[in-house]
Amino acid sequence: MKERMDQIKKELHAQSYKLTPQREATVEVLLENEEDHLSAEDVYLLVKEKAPEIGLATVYRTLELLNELEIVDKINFGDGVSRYDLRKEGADHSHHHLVCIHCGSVSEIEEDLLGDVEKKVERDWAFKIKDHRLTFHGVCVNCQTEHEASDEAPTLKAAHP
Amino acid sequence: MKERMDQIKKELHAQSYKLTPQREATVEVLLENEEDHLSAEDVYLLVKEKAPEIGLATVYRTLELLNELEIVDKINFGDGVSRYDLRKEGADHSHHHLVCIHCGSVSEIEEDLLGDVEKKVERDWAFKIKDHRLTFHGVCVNCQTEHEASDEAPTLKAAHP
DNA sequence: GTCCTTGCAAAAGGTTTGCACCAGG
DNA sequence: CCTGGTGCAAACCTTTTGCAAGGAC
Repeated sequence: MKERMDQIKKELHAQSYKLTPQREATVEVLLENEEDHLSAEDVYLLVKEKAPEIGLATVYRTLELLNELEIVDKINFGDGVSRYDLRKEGADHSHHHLVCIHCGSVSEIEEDLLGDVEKKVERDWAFKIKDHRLTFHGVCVNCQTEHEASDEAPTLKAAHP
Repeated sequence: MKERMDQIKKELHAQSYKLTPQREATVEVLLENEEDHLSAEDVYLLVKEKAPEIGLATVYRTLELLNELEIVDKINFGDGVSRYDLRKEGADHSHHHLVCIHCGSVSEIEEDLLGDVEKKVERDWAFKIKDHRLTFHGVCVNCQTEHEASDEAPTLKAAHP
């Protein structure tokens, strides 16, 4: 985790940005909640615990910066908020997601499943792919067994009714 | 196009919804701009030409209704607005998209490229897939040749700066 | 009459921006 | 100093909602 922070610090410096305390706290939160697909507001609340004086706007500005540097991916599951997902070390593309339509939980697929598909698209559609977004909507293991389950602890804050 | 409208009318009636003039005008607009990934505002402006008295709220309500009935897919390319994409006749899933990061154009892939991938996900992650969202971000044919091209006529209204 | 649907306006989020201020080279 | 970064509040935009009125059966 420490190494990751150093690496991010370098990437910032390489573009002549500073790793200010606010930015550091934000990155820490992202590192500590790597699996959680936090919204800007979520990040803000968590960062406030480390740096109570931080403003929401700074969090937005930091997340946007990290997104531009391709350190995080801004993703959208159609529930009205943007979520920010730290890229895996060295990954050159966004990973995939499984969104449960019952409990709202989101899990990740780190394995790249699109190698062949991307080759085909580049060949047949003459499109130069830089990145992708792949999300499956369906029913997670838990909700498949507990057929009526909707009282899970969802990773996603609130599935809109 | 006429048949499609009748089919949609039936689907509405099947759920005891009416095809009011406002709803019909909205569906017409979607049919006439099937390739265009319109936002609610876009749809509103176009519908106003046919039915000037319509309100924006009605357009939103109609689009939401059509989305629930799986007649349109609500999609999001990360530019801050939802776009509405008519499903192909009989399709049981959302089709794929190619978004050009230069000119903002969006084109569609109707062929389902995810058959094998979905099998693998259902098997290895025990996730019951109901639908998917797949979008590639990259450079379209036009922008690959005209290297500096950004003055294309974009299908997507405005790529946020 | 009853229920569905609509238009308008207001409200409700989420996100961005303007501006004064602060800190480090 | 000068610049980049920050906090606060206001502004902005998209989307949703409350409510009275209109229409079909």
